[in-house]
Amino acid sequence: MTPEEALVEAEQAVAAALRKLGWPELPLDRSPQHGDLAVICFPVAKQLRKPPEALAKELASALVVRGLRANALKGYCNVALDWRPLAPELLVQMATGDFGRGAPTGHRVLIEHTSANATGPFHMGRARNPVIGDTLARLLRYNGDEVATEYYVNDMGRQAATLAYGVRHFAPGDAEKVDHALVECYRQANAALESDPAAKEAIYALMERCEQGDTEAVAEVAGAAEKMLAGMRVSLARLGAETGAFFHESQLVTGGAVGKVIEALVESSLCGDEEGAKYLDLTDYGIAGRNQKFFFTRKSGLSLYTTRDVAYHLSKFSRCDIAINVLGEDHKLQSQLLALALTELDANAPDVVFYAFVSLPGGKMSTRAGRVVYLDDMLDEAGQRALAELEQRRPDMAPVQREKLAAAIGTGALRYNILRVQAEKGFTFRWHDALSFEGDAAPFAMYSHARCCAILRRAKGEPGGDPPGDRHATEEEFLRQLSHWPATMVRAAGERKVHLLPPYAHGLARALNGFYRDCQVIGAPEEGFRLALVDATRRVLGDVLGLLGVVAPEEM
RNA sequence: GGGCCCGUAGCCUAGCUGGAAGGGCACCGGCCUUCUAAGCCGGAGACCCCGGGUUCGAAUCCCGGCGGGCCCGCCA
Repeated sequence: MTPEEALVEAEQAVAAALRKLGWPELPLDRSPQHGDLAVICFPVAKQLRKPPEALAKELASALVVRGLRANALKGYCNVALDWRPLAPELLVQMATGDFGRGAPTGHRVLIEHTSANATGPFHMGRARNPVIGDTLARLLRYNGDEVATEYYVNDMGRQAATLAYGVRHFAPGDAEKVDHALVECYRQANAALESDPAAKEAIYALMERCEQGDTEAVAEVAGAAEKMLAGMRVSLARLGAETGAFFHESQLVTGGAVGKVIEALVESSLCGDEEGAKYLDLTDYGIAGRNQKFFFTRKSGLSLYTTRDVAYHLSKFSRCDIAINVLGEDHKLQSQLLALALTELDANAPDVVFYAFVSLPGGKMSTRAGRVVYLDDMLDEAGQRALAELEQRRPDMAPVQREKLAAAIGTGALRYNILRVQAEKGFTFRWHDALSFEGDAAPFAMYSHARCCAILRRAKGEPGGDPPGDRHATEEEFLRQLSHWPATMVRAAGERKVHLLPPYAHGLARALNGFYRDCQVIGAPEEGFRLALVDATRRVLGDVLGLLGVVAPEEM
């Protein structure tokens, strides 16, 4: 019997007991504070003219008679499963390595994430995107979906043209990494754009040539973007969050896809015209005030960013069943309009995971004001602090191994800290919090994984064997935690809430550490059983860390 | 001005399809002669932004405020 089946059985027993008592049905809490199931006795108190506490007690007695472990507490009747008969099957399942992993769903999912404009190195504000996107991709893949990831490269439009102009006319900075060097070109071009009319004209001319599909202009702009992107990709690779494919905006224009979108949209009954500029009239779609006109061409007839985005999504849906975009909250309106336009073309609309911005204690991050924390610097700093820790704790470790581990710990800590906060909640970046290596942080889960490995490495016996008759209380809590993994994963994947993962890792690591304290494994009479428990934890913890994009080390 | 999101201990954060306020940092006290102390145990700390409403019951749902973020271009 599985824990789920045992729970269903317990629920049936509760229902039977209620019938026998002559009470109406009562609400249940399936993730209660105590035990595995709680019956909430408040609703019938008035009807039965008894305080909830007394009702809970009465019900508990009735359940105990039926052979369940039930306890009345403050108007709740808590029921705990007997994990003894459940443990062997659960451990066998977990030993297969597929515990929690979903069966293939047959869904082709395309996740677009990051897609940062190639204007400079990633800063911490932008870093939220690849981390969430990458973990979402790993999670859905684990869930059984067929997942591809894509980075939409913006090589059309003003910013891209500005960079190209900068690369052509200004000298890069002397930073070693190409994106950090090239951002200097972009800064100067931006300044020129504001102060020098000739520069402005050149940049806009370049942009327009691109939009017309001029291959030479496109090549120049795309080439500049590509150079910048090379540096940015190094950062993503370091983060362990590089996308599978890069889709260039320019190919939508040169390949004719945008033209087709414009033709189709013009046919819409909602299409309006303002001095030659075409728009969709969205008055009836509940869009607020001024945004009711969704322009898809300029009066010159050329496309706009949003038009190209429509074309991009049409392309996406020719390759997938479900498209998911990871976007900053500043794209909310834009995304809504895109969805409406796609609906107007009888196409699917993407699902979107929005995340709020990361700010600094002084306010927003601003490249121009020089108030930024670069991802690369953050990664360096995190790695260095981890290395300092390791040098102190593990002087015995080979330096090469130490450095590799330190980098993994630094990156892991960063990813974990980003992931543990709900996407839609903004947060303020603080070095101290971001580099925390204690408590609810990646190193704790990593360390717990390493502990499992250490025990398994040192043990002479094999995992397995019958569970002992008496189970330590912490062992039970441990089994309970372990058994919740599949449901946690399914919920996180279904609701696309990656922030549900870190608390699970933390809870499991805590359960392991409690067990570690109370239960000697090696040399104990129940060694085989306990080794199986430890091995199962090693696997599950390893899986969760894998989804978070955090290395699960064998020693630490 | 309008739209969307957020508001939980000194700080960060979970819980938000209503049911017992979780965790972490920082703070105080204890634990390295047994499998790694990035750990464990104990303590203290919360008008769940404010005001109403619905309900046996509201951090959670509804209405109205306040505070913060984001957005409102024939830019991207």
